Amino acid sequence: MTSPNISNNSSSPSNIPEVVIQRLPLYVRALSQFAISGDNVISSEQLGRRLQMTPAQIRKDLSYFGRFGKQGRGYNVASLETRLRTILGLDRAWNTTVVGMGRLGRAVVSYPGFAPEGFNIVAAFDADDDIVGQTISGLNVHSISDLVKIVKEKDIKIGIVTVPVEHAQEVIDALVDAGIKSILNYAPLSPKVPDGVTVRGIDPVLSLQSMTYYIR
Amino acid sequence: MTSPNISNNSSSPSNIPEVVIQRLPLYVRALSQFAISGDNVISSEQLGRRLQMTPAQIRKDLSYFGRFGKQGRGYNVASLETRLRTILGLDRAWNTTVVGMGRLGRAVVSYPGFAPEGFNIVAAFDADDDIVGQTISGLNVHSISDLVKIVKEKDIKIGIVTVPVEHAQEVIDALVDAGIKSILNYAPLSPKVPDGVTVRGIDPVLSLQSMTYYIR
DNA sequence: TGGCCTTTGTGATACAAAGCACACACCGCA
DNA sequence: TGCGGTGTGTGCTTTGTATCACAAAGGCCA
Repeated sequence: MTSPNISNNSSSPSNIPEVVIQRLPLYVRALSQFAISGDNVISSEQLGRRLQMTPAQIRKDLSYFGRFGKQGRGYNVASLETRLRTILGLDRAWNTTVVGMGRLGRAVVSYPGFAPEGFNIVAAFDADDDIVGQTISGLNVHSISDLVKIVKEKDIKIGIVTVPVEHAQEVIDALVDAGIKSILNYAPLSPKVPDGVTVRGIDPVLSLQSMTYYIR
Repeated sequence: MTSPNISNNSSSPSNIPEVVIQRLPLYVRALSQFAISGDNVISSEQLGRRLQMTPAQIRKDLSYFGRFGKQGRGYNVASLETRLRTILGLDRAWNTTVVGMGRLGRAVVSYPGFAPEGFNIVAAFDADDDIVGQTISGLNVHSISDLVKIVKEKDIKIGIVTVPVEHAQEVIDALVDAGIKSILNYAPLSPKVPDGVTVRGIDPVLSLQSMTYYIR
């Protein structure tokens, strides 16, 4: 494993290092910012300054996927962004579901940052009968027993887990059984998933707990 | 940099790899779970199974800090947890502040997961005069112009940034100027911070964007 | 007490990622 | 059309991290 909270059990579609894949979205984001500020061409050095990394690393990373730049000039901002989006599968929208409609789940479904990036939350689930049936942020909350049916119906490929830690593994198992391939896990555990399923953890407490080491 | 969204500009208090420090909170968490289930002694193999990592890595990590186990037996759960907490600086509470009282900031201050781990949010800030003066989750919202004063007054060492991306760098600069040493950044950028300040980013969209690569 | 079983702690090794440095490509201009 | 300046792409080196594998330590029981 490369880093805590991150695991990729994918039977890797290639031999490209996972760290590299994780940096690509950073490049995409920076490129779209540069595009907005009207830059047409950019060098690895400028990108590196923006992202706090070395130009060499950026060039190396990109070279895994092809030759996108022009010597003596740099990269075309718009076309590099497009190429990277295609590589990452961001040239399309993804249906997503949130399981666990407690405080955290509500915050997630009402977070306005997912949809503009093509991650559409199209279903919500909860185990609690008092919550099932409610409409939250325009989503009808379903019972977890309907998970498989609705995931298939709506062609959902990404699951976001916001249930209490004691139910997280079983919910993740259910998502995997339903055919979900990518899971964003907010629960504080390192879940077991089969090969071919990718999990990323979001865990602010872990981040805080490792930073305190450096305060002195 | 080891992984996106993570940077440590600390003039390292030692030569212990950053990845190792990031795994220690995982061990602490697992140990406290084992303690709750009544286990007194645990082997690196059991810990590894729980955390989805190899026993050798756990032993290596721990060996950076001392000899905590007994051959043929394993580790004493309670005492290893205590030792690791001390190493990480988790044997005390930390005053923390949240800057940016929009939707996300409100979710953060009302999240019940920080206090039990010793991270007490003792102040909230916002730039908007309509929000300054309000009380949110029991916190009086201050103007950002009072940042330095209140950070000193309340001995705050950790800052959580939940402002819109276009103000994030300036807010982070202000936190650094105020003496903050650790920053948890929810804004989608890679901020610049001086040596001695640690930043961790929380960015669910980045996580999603790198997972889509593996869906096929 | 001695012998067997278990599991640690750690050098040595293998693997992975980052950075260097330069040949080569391309641009612009005279 | 040739030359100077710039910045890519990449083989090679360095640095960093994970894993292996085994000697030594401790527990337990006959």
